[in-house]
Amino acid sequence: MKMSDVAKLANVSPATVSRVLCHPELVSKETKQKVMDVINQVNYKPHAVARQFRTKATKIILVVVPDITSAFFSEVLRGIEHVAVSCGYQVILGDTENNIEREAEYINLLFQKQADGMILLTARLDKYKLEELSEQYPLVLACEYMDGLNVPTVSIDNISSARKATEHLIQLGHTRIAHITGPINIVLSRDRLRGYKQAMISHDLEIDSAYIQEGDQTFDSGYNQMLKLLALETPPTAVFVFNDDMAMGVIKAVKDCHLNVPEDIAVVGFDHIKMSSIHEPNLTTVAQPKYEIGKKAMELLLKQINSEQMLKKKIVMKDELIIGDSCGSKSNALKALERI
Amino acid sequence: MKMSDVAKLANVSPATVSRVLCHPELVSKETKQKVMDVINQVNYKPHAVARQFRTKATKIILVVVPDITSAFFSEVLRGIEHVAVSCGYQVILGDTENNIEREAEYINLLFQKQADGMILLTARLDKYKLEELSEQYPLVLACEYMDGLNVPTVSIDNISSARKATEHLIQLGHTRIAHITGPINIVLSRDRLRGYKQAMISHDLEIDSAYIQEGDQTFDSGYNQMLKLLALETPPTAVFVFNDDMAMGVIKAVKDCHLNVPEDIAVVGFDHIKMSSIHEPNLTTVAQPKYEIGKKAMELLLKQINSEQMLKKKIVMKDELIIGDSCGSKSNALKALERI
DNA sequence: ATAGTCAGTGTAATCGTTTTCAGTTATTAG
DNA sequence: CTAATAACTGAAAACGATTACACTGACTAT
Repeated sequence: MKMSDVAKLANVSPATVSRVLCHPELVSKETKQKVMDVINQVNYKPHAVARQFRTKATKIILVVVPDITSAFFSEVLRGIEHVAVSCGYQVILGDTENNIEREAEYINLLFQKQADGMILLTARLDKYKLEELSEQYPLVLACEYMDGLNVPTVSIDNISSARKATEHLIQLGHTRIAHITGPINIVLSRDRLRGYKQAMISHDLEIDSAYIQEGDQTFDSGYNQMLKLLALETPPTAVFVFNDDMAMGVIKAVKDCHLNVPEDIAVVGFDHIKMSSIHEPNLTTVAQPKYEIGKKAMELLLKQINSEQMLKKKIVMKDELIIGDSCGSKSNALKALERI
Repeated sequence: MKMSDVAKLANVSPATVSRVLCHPELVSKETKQKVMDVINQVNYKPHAVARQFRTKATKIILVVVPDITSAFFSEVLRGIEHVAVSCGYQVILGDTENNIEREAEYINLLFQKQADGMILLTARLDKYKLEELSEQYPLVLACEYMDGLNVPTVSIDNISSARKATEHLIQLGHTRIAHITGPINIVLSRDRLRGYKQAMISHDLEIDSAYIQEGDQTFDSGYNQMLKLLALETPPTAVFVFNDDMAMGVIKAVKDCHLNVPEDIAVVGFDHIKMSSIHEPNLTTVAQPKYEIGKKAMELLLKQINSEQMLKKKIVMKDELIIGDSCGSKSNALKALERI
């Protein structure tokens, strides 16, 4: 059943049927009624691909995620999807499973005009390529970002967030503060490391390179790196961890060494995933407005697709340090420091 | 840059260019080389929508999920996506956010030929409609299912899994076993309830209706319903819970009442999400092969799309009872029972 | 009365591929 | 040498919608 069939049944031209569906204000009331009756009667649905072909707009956007099973990204994704659907867009999911090559594969969909735009929740690609891409197609980077990259981006200020998190530990009296980073090849990890260092330096605390360990975002890596830190001659009394998953691994390691959080070791995480407030002890963590980041990213993308003016190309969302039970009090800190 | 442009540059007809890309075996080696050179030189990418339009196949499938942020579904989704991409398909994500109307909206994409097939991870729709749909379009139901529905389905045997889980508690010596169900309007909840009842009856245990409470899949509902159970004059000593999220809520409630898991209350969850083995205590839970369910569902869908013969329309995957620390031992059970 | 405007409709071109059909040349068999 | 076959290529139609343009008739302003 196609448009011309409907047209015949309604005794009008295909153009009129099309107008009824796309520009109803151009059609007389009676004709509209006549056409709609036929449409309902035969249950006609316009052929999406034919329409896309003719109009050169797919009403599809592509979202590239490094890991769809992550509690963090799935929340961002939901924000994107929600806005997308409410604006008549569909979302193609591109899970790279943390694989750089698959990132490039998905970008092909843009070249092939399969999607009207793309949101990247991961950016391991070449900076120059990304900028070039952004000139050709609507593109938004969210969560991850790149230094000095001229591409619309929405994220939090990771450096300052990390600084705040570290300073929270410093204010509790800790001086031996370690940091377990994310994979150091992603900017996010480097920035959080930078924030950590800034906080340490500005409070005249020594940065012991043994106190900086690189993880890979997983619970297990948090666990393993924490065991390393605890094996040091002078172990830290506090750890700032790249994300909540790893932070939970850290706490597990502490417990397995017959130590306690927060009494012996204070832990700060990052992301504020749902689990962080269910976990015992509740994580002290930096909350990212995940859903809002997704929403904002989609809105930014829509502006580009509709070639509207953008006021700002870099949106910095507000974060918030959520105080849980994983850091304890000042006296905890002091006692812990005295022990060794 | 379109195919005809490439054709001109290579001094061949558009048909030949098309053949180079789609049926290279039909083209002479030299021509192929000549065309490929031009394609690479001008970086030509075929227009996906035009191709879809012409071939009547979008190479897109639609996955409808009730909640993308759920640890369970996102894992299934990954299984689907993995197979899909490796077979050249893209996945449109349809998050219904547990909203029945949105389920129907997504189905429209099939009518509009936006996708070649659909996998439903939720099935709240009318049974008759689903069967009708399944006759018209490639369709697979996964995880959720329906009694006597003639639609290809992949899932575990929820009744027997629930029975096994309950029997585990019975074998530990528990007799006062409660069950916190999922939303009772979904079959999954009803089936797990049925399995629970079967186990109780076949071991001559009384089913106290006060011991059956309905939750809504969330951590909080687990928490709240458990508080209710604990407030009973004769509270249960063991609870079988609809899913892991809720089970963690249950454990939180137990702790907040100054009781212990598993010493005072044994808890069994369902799904074996990642958190369940990180949680303290580790959850005893029924593991669903999430990734494999997704994989299998996609394979089943592909068979339909390619109109291959299917041996079985109902695939039942193997589950496994994972023993954690949330149920304790026989002596725990007996002591707990004696207390009241 | 005439020209101009406007609402409503139809005709036909168009989007970029794929594929059928027919045609050409080269090769082989008889 | 002829006919049949094979290997390759090109011309043109087709997929189903949207829209520019042209047209008609009704109405308005002069």
